[in-house]
Parts: sequence; C-alpha cells; structure tokens
Amino acid sequence: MFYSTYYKLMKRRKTTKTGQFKTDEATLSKLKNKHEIIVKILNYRQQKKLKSTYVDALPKLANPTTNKIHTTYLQTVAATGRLSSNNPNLQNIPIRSEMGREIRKAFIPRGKDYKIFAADYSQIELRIIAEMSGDENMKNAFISGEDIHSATAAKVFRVELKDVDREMRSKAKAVNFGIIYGVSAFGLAQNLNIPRREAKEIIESYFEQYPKIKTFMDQSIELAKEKGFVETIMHRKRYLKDINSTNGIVRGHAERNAINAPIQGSAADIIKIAMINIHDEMKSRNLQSKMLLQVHDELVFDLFIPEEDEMIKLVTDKMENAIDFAVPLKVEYGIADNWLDAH
DNA sequence: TCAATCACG
DNA sequence: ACGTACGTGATTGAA
Repeated sequence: MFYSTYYKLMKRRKTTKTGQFKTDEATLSKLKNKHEIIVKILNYRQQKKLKSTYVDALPKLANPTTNKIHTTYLQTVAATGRLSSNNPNLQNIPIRSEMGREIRKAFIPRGKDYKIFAADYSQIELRIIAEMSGDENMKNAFISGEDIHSATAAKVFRVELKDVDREMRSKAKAVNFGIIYGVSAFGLAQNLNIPRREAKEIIESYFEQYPKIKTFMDQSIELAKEKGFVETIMHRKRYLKDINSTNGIVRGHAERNAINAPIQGSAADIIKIAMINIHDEMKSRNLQSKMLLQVHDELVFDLFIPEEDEMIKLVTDKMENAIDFAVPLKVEYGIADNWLDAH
C-alpha cells in the first residue's frame, strides 16, 4: 500500500540501489510534519522490530540446563578486529528508545547475592585519534577532563566554553562522530539536516582547530596507497584492495576505511587486552563474579556483591591501563539489579 | 536468496 | 557529474 501510492512529500524521492523508493527511518523522519501517517508508520516499525527480534525470540533461547541465554563471540568476522556476537546477538540489545529500555531491564544477575556491573570506556575512539594523531588541542581537552563535544563546539564555533549552547554541542558531537568515519560535507549535512555549505564550513573550522587530525587522516590514506593496508596500534592490518581504484566511488569507500579501521580496530585491541588481564586477575584471585558480555567499548559482569569494591578497582584499573597512552583512558561504571540501570 | 530495514557501538 | 559517514547480526518479505 505505502510503496505503491507513495505520497509526494519530497521534491526528489530517494531510491535504493535497486531503484525502490527509500522508506527508512532517516528518510521518513524528515517527512514527519508532512503527513500524519509518517509517525504511525515509524511507531509500528519500531514495535514490530522489538517484538520479533527480542521479546519473542530471546526467551526461546534460554538453555534448559543453565536457564540462561548464551551467545557466541566471533573473533574472525569483523574487518577491523572487533568481536561480533551471534545466536543470539547480544551486542545490539535495545537502549535508545523508551520501549527498548524496557527490554534491557530484563537482563538481570544470576541470584540474590549478585548485581549487574557494567563498565564502559568514555569516548575511546576520540581519545585514540587524539593519541595517534598527536593533536595538541584534542589531547589537551582530554587531559584537562573537558567534555569533548563542548570543547569541540567552543573551538569550531569560536566561542567561550561557557557560551556553548545545546545546538552547538549537538553539531560538534556529530562532527566528532563523522571524523571517526571519514566525513564528507554531504554526509554531515544529511545527518544534521543542515545546508551542505554550512556543513562544509563546520568541517573546515574543525580541521583548523585540530590540524593534526587532518594530517593524520591524510597520512592514513597515503600509507594505505603505498603499502596496501593500514594498521592498528597493536599492528593488526586491514588490507584495502580498492585504495588505488580508478573508480572514485570505490576508492572513496576504501579511503574512509583507511581512516576508520585504525581507530575502530585500536579500540578493539585495547578492550581485548583489558579482557585478558581482567580474566587472568579474577582467576588468580578466585573471584566468583563472572565476565558476561563485551559490547565493543563496554564490559558487563555478574557481580558477586561481597566482591564489589575489589571488582570496581580491578576492572577500572585494567581497562584504563590496558595500554600506555599520553591521553588518559577513562572508564565509567554502574552497578544495579539490571543492565539498564547499571548505566 | 537477497535487499531493505533497524537494533547496537 | 558522481555518490557520499565506520563496523556488525536478525527479521521480513519480495523476487
């Protein structure tokens, strides 16, 4: 029904690569005010997703012996060196929406003497860019413990830190994310729903304020073109066969990979080192708490309550000191009766 | 079987 | 002029 009539709400209707009209969340959200059906469709989609993927599926996967759900972690799938999780995927449990958060609440400790302990790296990828690029401005923001998105907003929009408003911080946050992925003015404009010209100015200002980040990105591409691969901090390689392609689109994709892979991959290296060190230490101390999950920049534990103080110290220490950086690595944590409240 | 969509970092 | 932000896995439904 929706596909065949397709209300004329846009000047240029976006299509997928097979020529279908796009109806994804990003596209529909921009049309929210054009027709009352849009919000209804989005809400319906969200509820179907949550019901089919989590509410209906997960309870069936409890192992009859353990009464628990067991995932499998794959170490040789993700090109950057991240883990992935399947059968079921426990790295994409909802948290962003109100309804989704209700699902996360269902993840609870094993018994009455236990709590969920969740510890996550704060801004690890931006800290890695700061470290790898050596950019003084970004390094100093982290060393002085500033909120990185506000600090970036102050620099990019050339105002005092105290004069950064919500909109400026939100835009700076989008650029910081974009940087990790290999921004284009178009992509940022699309993401923020602002004119491309404005996005271009923001990016230019960003690189003026963080000049070595620009250099680092250019050098990553340069290196990939010469050697055919890029490397993480622990020297995991990602080969980029298309880096010298004559097709600009294909090459552009490889160039963004050249920027992103060392950053995302180094974060994966670091949390893996932390996991090994934490496991070794828990074992040698005969602790009863258990490491349950890894979600890229977060570790989740089934915490035996008498071990609370010891575990907090052990885990934050091993995570923050997994690697020797000039830029500090910061870990935030929470302890609660379910995974949601442990954040 | 595969494209589209959407859940997460 | 072109297409355009990185990495995954599960579900659905058209082809």
